Amino acid sequence: MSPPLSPVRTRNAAATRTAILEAARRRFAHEGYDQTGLRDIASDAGVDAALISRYFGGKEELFEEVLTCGPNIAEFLDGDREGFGDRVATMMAIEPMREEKFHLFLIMLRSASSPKAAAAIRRHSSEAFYQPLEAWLGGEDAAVRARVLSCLMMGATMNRMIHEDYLLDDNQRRDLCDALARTLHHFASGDD
Amino acid sequence: MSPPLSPVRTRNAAATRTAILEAARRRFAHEGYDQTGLRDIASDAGVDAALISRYFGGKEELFEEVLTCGPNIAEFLDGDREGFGDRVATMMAIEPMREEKFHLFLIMLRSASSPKAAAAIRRHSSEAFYQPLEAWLGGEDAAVRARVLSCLMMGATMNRMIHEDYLLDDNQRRDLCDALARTLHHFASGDD
DNA sequence: GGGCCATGTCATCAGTTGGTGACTTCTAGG
DNA sequence: CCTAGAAGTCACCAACTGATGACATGGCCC
Repeated sequence: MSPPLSPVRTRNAAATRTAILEAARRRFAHEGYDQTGLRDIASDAGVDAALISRYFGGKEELFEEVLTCGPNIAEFLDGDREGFGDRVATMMAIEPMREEKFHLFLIMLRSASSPKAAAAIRRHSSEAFYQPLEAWLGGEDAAVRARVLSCLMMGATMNRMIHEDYLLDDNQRRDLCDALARTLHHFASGDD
Repeated sequence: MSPPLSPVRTRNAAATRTAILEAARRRFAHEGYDQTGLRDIASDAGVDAALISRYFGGKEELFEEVLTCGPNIAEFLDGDREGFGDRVATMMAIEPMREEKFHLFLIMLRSASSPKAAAAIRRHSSEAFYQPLEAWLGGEDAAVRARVLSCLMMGATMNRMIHEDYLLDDNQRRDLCDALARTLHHFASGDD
């Protein structure tokens, strides 16, 4: 009779693919590779679990695809270089965790221990993390500075994964943010 | 006839317990909570898998026991305070990963994403990591400095878990070690 | 030496996981 | 309208996991 109010999903391979991909990204980021079941992803995407194997081949290939087609370190690099330290430190220590921005970190940290996912993470961390970061940093010691920045950002995210609030009160979190900001700025700007 | 050359394990509850505990610590550190099976631990310990449930109650309780009775952050704190930065940076970036020293970090990093293990890790990270570290640091901003140090050490260990060599050549690793050492020293000594 | 309890062994369970192939249903093109 | 193939559904498998209870065996105390 009347056209459907909400667009019922018509058979659409492309839409189904991206629905699976987005559901998988969220699950992998929230729970890691091991803890995420194909059935969980399928249920989130409103799709039969068998379709995942059909569309992507298997769980490992799906994970690879999630890494490949997702956002990379660039999320943290846009904006002026001078403000990098403050911006990132605030995101890390003060603001509520912005999911989209942190998906890459969370997926890597939560899945790095799974042997099935480790190879993909290693490759992706090099291509979509260190290479763009080093290019953005510039200078001959860019590789080393990138490693220190990476330690700080990964460590901060890891700490936040374990203790959402770092076990600190508001004043201490501001101090932590300042300390992180200064250190990040130091290695981002590269003036020794 | 002749007495056994190697001491066959006689029935000995205490020895069996510690054998299980040590095998479990190694497995949890190497592969994380999820990837470690009770049968793997039992096989490493030369013990029937059913004994684990009998001795510890279950996998979660075993994990808890491994965290509780194991080494803590103190491994990194012994030695003079002035040399802390160099010592830890060298361990992190140069020396081959010393298993015993890193067990606590590895277990935490590799198991933090498992919901069954997360609660134990959260508790243990607070009691056996931050509290001793803050006490060792001293001063009113000890809590904040402890968080920065923790970010650096956890991030460095995480990076090393993903890329054993940080994707750096020897010179760059020395530079990375220097940068880490200076930063660690800065926050360990607390002079601003 | 005999009995008893701690210690160790075994078979097996129920639940979950990733994956597969046969089947149905929708839709586009003729 | 009708068919061919894409898209989606379903039942099911084999492997593995943590866990349990029945059973065997060793060593210690009386």
